[in-house]
Amino acid sequence: MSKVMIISEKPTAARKIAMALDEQGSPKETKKEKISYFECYRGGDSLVVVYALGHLYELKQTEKGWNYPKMDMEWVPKYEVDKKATNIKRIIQLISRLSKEIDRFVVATDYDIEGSLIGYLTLKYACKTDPNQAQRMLFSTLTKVELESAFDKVSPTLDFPMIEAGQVRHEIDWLYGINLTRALTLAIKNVSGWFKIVSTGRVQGPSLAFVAERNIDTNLFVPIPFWIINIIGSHDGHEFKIEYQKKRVICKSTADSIVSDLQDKYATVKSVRESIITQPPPVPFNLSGLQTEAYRLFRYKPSKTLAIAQKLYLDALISYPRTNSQKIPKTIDLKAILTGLSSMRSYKGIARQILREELKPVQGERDDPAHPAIHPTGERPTRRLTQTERKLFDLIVKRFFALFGKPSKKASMRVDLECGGHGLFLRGLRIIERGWMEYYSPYAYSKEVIIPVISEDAELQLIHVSADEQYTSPPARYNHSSLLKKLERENLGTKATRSSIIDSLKSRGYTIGDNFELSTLGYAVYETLKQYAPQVLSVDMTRHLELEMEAIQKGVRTRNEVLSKARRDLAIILDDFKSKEEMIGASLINGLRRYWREKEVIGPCPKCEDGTLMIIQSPKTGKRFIGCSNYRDKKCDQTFPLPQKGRIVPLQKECPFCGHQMIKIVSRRTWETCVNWTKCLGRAEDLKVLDKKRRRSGVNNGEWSV
DNA sequence: GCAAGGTC
Repeated sequence: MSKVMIISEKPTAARKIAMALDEQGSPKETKKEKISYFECYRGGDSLVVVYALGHLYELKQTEKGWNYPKMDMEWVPKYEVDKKATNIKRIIQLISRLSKEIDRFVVATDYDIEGSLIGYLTLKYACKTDPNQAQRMLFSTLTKVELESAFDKVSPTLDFPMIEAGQVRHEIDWLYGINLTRALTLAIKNVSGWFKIVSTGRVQGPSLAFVAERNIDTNLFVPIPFWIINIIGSHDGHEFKIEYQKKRVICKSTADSIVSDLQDKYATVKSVRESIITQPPPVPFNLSGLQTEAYRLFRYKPSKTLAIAQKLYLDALISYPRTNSQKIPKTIDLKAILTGLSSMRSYKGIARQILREELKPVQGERDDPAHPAIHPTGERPTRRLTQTERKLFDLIVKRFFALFGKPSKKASMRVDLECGGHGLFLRGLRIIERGWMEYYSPYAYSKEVIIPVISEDAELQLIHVSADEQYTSPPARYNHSSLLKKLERENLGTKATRSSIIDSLKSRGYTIGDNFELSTLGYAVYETLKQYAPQVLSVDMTRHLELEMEAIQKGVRTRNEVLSKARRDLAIILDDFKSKEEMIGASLINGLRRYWREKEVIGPCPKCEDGTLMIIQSPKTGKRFIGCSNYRDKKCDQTFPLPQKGRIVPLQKECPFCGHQMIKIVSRRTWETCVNWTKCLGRAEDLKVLDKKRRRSGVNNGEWSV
């Protein structure tokens, strides 16, 4: 009997592998302090299934010093770099201890570049065994059949070209990211003494460039006027909107003559066409589907949706959320889930209705080797869910219900009219059968547009006709969701990293607000990189890296060749950068200064009217408050107090009680107030209640001072 | 103090 260690990438996979391979289908799980491993028996061998938690090791510079260039790095346990990664420390210690009595090592991480690298590094550094002696399980789904065959027909060696490609990906990203970030950061520090991290990288760079270029397009945009013809028609005592054949008329005189041609005339119905549109139910949620829908309905960022879903998963309310699948496999006990849901008051009705029929959920296209689509488990919440958790849970349940619905049916009607040589039309939409929309309520949307019953050759009176002047609008700025889609299209980053990389643009201060308006700092960073390191702003860097990785996997190029070339190219950039540090530093500092200034602006001063309210730090006490920009010239003494903790965001609205500027304070709790809260009658009442509560609970995170 | 990539 030999002892075999199987290394998987994550806990859920390890459990499935152990279940599939154990002859009895009941592996023994040994658990201690939230981490575990599995033991099973197969063909006379004893198997130990352990798991990593994604990457256990990461790159770290070999030399000392926070400067650049730094061209040499090594793999170190993640907890050495990130002190909070204590679970990773325990995992490495566990694998290390268990590997001492092992005769044969089998890597069973995800069969992709990162997975192969995770397996390799774990063997080399945690098991301290020779990766050349290890074997590889190859599988694309975690089904019992496939896992058994992957183990019984195990590949005799690791896929070294794949591992090499993975290493190169890490190394190149590290080299460019770390060195260029330090070059930018130190240009500011060496010129001004200020320390502000100014980061960039293979994905951050192009992301900034997308936002910057869109911003420049927006600023250069010249609005062009056009006219829209508004027509109200009347038929049988009903009034309704009629559309002109052309959406936009580009010339005022034409628009005016159309109006005079139509005003108070009668239009003749030329044709009435009706068609039936059937819409099948929506497909099951995978993670990105859930994220898109939660953004559409609740404006939750993808990272927030994932965090909430993760919690619901840990509470056993929903299935594993990090899935790509849009399929509900047959193995899932739909009846049990629906029965479980029917015990909850708000889901009782629909769940019972669905249970009365044959359970055939709609399936989507996309699949995932390890997990089904996101669905409720039918369990009841054992604690009180927060409002956001409730909303997401409800969305997941309702979408699950919708899968069992019938297609919806809508009647679309188009009526074409003619009047004085002009074509006009009206369109209506009527829901005939709600179908699945009944189950997905209130999340399904469909606007009904009711138009009167009109027969051909009928005449409609045009009782109101006017031409409205409008202007073409600039290209829309990115928001979180459109920028995410852009990165997806360009194949930049991965589904796990894109969202947080987008967030970093904001947290670094490159963009302002939810609509990714470029800050002066973002502009300065973009311009600097464009001049001195244009590679890192371009998607070509990723395209090039992809090609190099492919070449390594085909065996036509070596990791060393790729790496030395990258080092040589980078050295030239960094050399140039350093020689122009003063100039680069000066322009970044200029952008940073202006960014800080614009961040401090609250709004116009209500007292002197030509000053600006700013957030000011008292040099004596170090406390912050709002003051007028004319204070320095002793022209205005307007001040308002501020809480000392939390981020201050000026809002685009005025206090309904006193008319002062409203602000939002974002700390552990987000709340809104007007700057005049001490004197504002409406606000003062709210805040007294808040203050009492706070004192009672003994928390003092909202210290106020003037 | 920094990247991008896994995963909790």
